[in-house]
Amino acid sequence: MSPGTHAPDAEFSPSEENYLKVVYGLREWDPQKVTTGRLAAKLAVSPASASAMVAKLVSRGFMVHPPYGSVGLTESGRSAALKVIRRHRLIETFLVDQLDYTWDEVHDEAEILEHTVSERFIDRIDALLGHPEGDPHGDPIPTADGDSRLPNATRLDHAPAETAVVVRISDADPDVLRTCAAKGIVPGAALHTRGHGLTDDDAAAVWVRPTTLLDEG
Amino acid sequence: MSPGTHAPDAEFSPSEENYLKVVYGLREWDPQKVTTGRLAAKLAVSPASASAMVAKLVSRGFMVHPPYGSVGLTESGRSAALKVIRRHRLIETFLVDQLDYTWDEVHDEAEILEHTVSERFIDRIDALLGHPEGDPHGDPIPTADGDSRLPNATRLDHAPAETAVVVRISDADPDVLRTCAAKGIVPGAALHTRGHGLTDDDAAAVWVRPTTLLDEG
DNA sequence: GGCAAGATTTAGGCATGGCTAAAAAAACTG
DNA sequence: CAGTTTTTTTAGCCATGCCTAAATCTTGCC
Repeated sequence: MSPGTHAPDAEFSPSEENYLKVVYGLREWDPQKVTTGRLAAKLAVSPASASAMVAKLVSRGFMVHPPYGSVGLTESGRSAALKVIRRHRLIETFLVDQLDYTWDEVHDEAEILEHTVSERFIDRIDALLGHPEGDPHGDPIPTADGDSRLPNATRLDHAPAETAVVVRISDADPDVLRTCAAKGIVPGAALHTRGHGLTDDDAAAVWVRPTTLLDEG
Repeated sequence: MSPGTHAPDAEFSPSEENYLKVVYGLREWDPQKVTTGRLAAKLAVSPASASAMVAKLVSRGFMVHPPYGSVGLTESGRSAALKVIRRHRLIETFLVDQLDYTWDEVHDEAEILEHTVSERFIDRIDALLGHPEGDPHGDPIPTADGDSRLPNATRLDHAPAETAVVVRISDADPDVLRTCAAKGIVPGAALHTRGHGLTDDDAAAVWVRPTTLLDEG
């Protein structure tokens, strides 16, 4: 972005924040090795660009990257990523709760605002919403002090049979969001791991976690 | 800014929007010629940078710049500037009304968000606030279709004696904002043009408009 | 009219964050 | 273990938006 467009108290450029967020996300959602190539694909940049940015964040102490190994986050990198994710999820919750966005509309807006709002803004939103624990997609909102509140999510098509689970859907693809919604599969819904009526493709985009982890709080 | 940080539906970069906004603002607040040098001072950039950006916006049909004359806006430039100002003032109003910002805290945040929120966001905020006509600084909020709702503001120290006026204070300087607030001079307050108890310096930063123009609506 | 002051442009750079194409290095695989 | 494939880096380049320093041009005043 143009310098001066992101939050005044920002420690990272929007680009840097996206790399941190995506590394965190890939390690959460996906057991495969996080290569710079996969980062590049996820961020829609060239491998060379991803490689350069990872090198920069490694040199500043936020990432680790063993030669030909998986890109990872240091403690400070993880904490920075969680801050971005917290902003993203609070903003999404705010858009749905206060501004009547539908939950498939929030992603693009949050993707931008997560880099441009101040700490104060986020704190006020958090208070206004009553310190919510989850966002409209069923994802937990990290706390201000860096607790991830992370559940053990698994893909619906990989979950053990006949388990009671709670739905969580990646917010990246509005089409999947709508297909699922049409079948009553919405974030937070209870579900059994068989007989949900989704195609294999769609089921692969739906993630679930055991009901016991977050849903009695 | 980094590309990709501003609103997805944006026609202008944040920088470009700031130039448009400042040209509009200088022509509104200040009778002097708008030179690239004064633009540069206002935007805290070098004259060379301002000159280059003005040339770019002239070439794209949003500004006019007669040689050694005053920089001005074309119809489309004016309309673009009003959109930015509308976003700025709605965001400020939102921050004060909904997020409990004090009116001297809103400027920096609005200065960034005005370039990063979508049309949808602004429309929803506008509705949430009940389509307000003025912002917390006493400035009118342009309508979505480009009506400026502009009052005839004058500097307090230049206003005719003993006139009933309504206060309007530039949001650029928090110190002035606080000095004035301490004396009961806040945006929208009624005031007479004598006996207000401000120093000449502070009075020069306070602008007023006749009570009849906007305040019975 | 001449000249200083102000306004503007030119020239040459810098940083960020992208790009392509090609080289190099490591890791699988038969 | 040798070859193929994948991963990563290098080299050279582009655009934006900013910088300084040095012209150059116009205006306005005496």
